[in-house]
Amino acid sequence: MVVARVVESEVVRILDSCCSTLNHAKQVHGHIYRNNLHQCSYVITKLLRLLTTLPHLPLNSYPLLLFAQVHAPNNPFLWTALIRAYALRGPLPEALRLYSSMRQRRVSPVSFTFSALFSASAAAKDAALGAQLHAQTLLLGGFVSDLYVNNTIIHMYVKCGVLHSARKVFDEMPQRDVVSWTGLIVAYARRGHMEAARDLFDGLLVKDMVAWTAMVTGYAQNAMPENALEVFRGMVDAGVEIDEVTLVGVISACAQLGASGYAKWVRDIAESVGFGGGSSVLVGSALIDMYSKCGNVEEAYDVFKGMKERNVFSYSSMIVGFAIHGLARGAIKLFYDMLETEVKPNHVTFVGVFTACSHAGLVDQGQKLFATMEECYGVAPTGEHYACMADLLGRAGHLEKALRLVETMPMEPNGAVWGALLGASHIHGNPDVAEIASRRLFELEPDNIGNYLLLANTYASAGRWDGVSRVRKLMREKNLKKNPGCSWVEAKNGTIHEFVAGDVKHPEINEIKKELNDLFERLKGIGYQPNLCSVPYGINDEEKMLLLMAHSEKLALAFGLLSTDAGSTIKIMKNLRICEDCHIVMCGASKVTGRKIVVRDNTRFHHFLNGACSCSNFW
DNA sequence: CTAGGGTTAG
Repeated sequence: MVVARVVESEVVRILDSCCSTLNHAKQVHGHIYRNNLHQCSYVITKLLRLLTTLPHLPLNSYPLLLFAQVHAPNNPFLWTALIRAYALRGPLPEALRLYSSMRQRRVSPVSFTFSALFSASAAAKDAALGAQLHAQTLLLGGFVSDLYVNNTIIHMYVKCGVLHSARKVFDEMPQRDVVSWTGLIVAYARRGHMEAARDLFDGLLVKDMVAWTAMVTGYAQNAMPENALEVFRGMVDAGVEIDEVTLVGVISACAQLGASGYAKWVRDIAESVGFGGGSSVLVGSALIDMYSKCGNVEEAYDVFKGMKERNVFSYSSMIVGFAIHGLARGAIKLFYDMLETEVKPNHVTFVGVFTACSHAGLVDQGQKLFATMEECYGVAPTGEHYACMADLLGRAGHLEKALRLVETMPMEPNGAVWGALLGASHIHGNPDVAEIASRRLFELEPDNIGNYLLLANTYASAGRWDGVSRVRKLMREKNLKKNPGCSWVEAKNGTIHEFVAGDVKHPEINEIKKELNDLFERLKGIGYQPNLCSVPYGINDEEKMLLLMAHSEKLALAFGLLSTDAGSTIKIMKNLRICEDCHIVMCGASKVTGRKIVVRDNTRFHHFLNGACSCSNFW
C-alpha cells in the first residue's frame, strides 16, 4: 500500500503539470481518482501516450517510465507504450534499445509494438532498419498472418520507396483489406505508375474514402489533373464522403488546369461540405495556391485574409503567389508580417521571397536575407536557395558575381543552379558564361532541349555562328526535337481552347487570322515593329514574319479577343516562356483594345494593362 | 491502433 500511495501522488503531481496544456490530461487525472491503483498499468500506458503529444516534456525526466520498468516488467502493453513514446518522439535508438530489453526479458511483443517501430522507420525513411525489423517479425512467426502488422509493413516500405518489398508483403499476406490495397495503390502512384494503381483500384470491391482519395491525389501528383477530376466525379457519384484531404487533391488538380471555371466549381464544393478556406488551413492553403495559379492573385489574397488559422503553408503559398505575379513588395511585406506571428518560415518560404526579389530586381534585399537566413531564422540555405541567388544576381546583370557564387557554393551545383546562370547569360548576351554553364548542364541534363536552345540563341545574338552550328550539330546527334509552343485561352463560356504554333485546325481559324491582322494594323499605328530576333535564324525576313505571326500565344490572344466580352480580362496560358515579340504585342494589344490580358508562361504571370506589363519587361 | 495530405526553382 505504501508503494501504491507513492505512485499515486507521483501520477497526480505530474498530471497536474500537464493539465493546463491538454484536456486529455484532465481525463486521465479523473480516471486515476475514480479507479484505484489496480489499474496502474493502464494509467501509465495512457500517460505515455499523452507524453508523446507533449514535446516540451523530456521523456527521460519522467519518473513513471522508471516505475513501469520496475513494477510491471512483464506487461507488454507498457513496454509497447514506452517504445512507442520513443519511436514517435525520438531518439529512435532508445526505442530500439527498449525493444531488445523487452525481448531479453522474454516479454512477447504485440502487434502494437511493431506498428510503433515500423512507423518510426517509415518516418525516418530508414529502409534498412525497416527491413531488419521485418525480418525479426518473420522470425517470431506469430505475426506472419497478422493483417494489422502486415499493413504497417506495407506502409513502411511505401514510405521508404521500396516498392517491390511492399508488393511482396501484399502478395504473401493471407488476407487483405482495403487498407492493404490502398497502401499498394499509393506505392504505385508514388512511382508514377498510375495505370498499375488504376488496375488495383478497379479491382477493389469495397472502396472507401481513403482509397478514392489516394487515386485523386495520385493523379494530381503525377500531373494528370483531368484524370484526378474524373475519379473525383466518380467518387461523388458513388456517394462517398469527402474530407479535407480529398479536397486538397482536387484543388491541386484544378490549380494545374489553371482555369477559373474549375476554381469556382471546386471552391463551391469545398464550402458545401464544410471545409471552406476559412475553416480548414489545409483547404485554405490549397485554395491560395490554386487561385494564384489560375491568375487570380486577388482572390488568393482574399482566401488568405479570410483564414481563421494560418500556418507555414498558408504564408509560403501566398508569398509564392505574390512572387509569380511580380508583386515583390507584397511578398516581402507578407514575409515580415509572418515574422511577427508564431509561424516560422521554412525553406520554401525563402524560395518564395528570393523569387520575388529576383523578378523585381531587388538584389540588395535578397542578398541580405540570404546572408542572414540561417542565423536569424534557422533555415540553412540549400541548393534551391543558391539557384535563386544565382538567378537574382545573374538576372540583374551581375554575371561574374553569380558565377563566383556558384563556383564557391558549399554543395555540388545542380541543374537549377547552372540553368539560372545560363538563363541570365542569355538575357545579358554573355556567351562565355553561357558556355561554362551549359558545359555542366549538358552533363547533368543531356536531354533538356531548352539548354541547347538557350546556348544557341546566346551565340546567335553575339554573332558567334560557329558556336551556333556546333550546338545544332549536337542537337542533331542527340536527336533532340523542339517542343512545340502551345497556348490555351478561356472563352466566355469557360471552355478552354488550345493552339499550337502555326495552328490551322481551329474551326474559327479564318476569323482568328483576320482578327490578328486587324490587331497588327492597329499596333503598327502606335509604332509596333516585329522583333525578328524571336524566331530562328537562317531564314529570310518574310518567312520570319509568318512564323512570328503564328505563335501560339498570338492565336490564343486573337481568339480571346473574339470570344470574350469587351471589358473582360483575357487569360492565356503557355507551356513555354513567352517570346519577346509576343510580349511586345501583348503590351500593345492591352493598349489598343483597352483589355486586361493575363498570360501565364512556364515560370510566372504577366499582367498586361494599358500598354505595360507587371513584369516591367524584366523576366 | 494500420491506408490518402498542401507550398518551391532555371
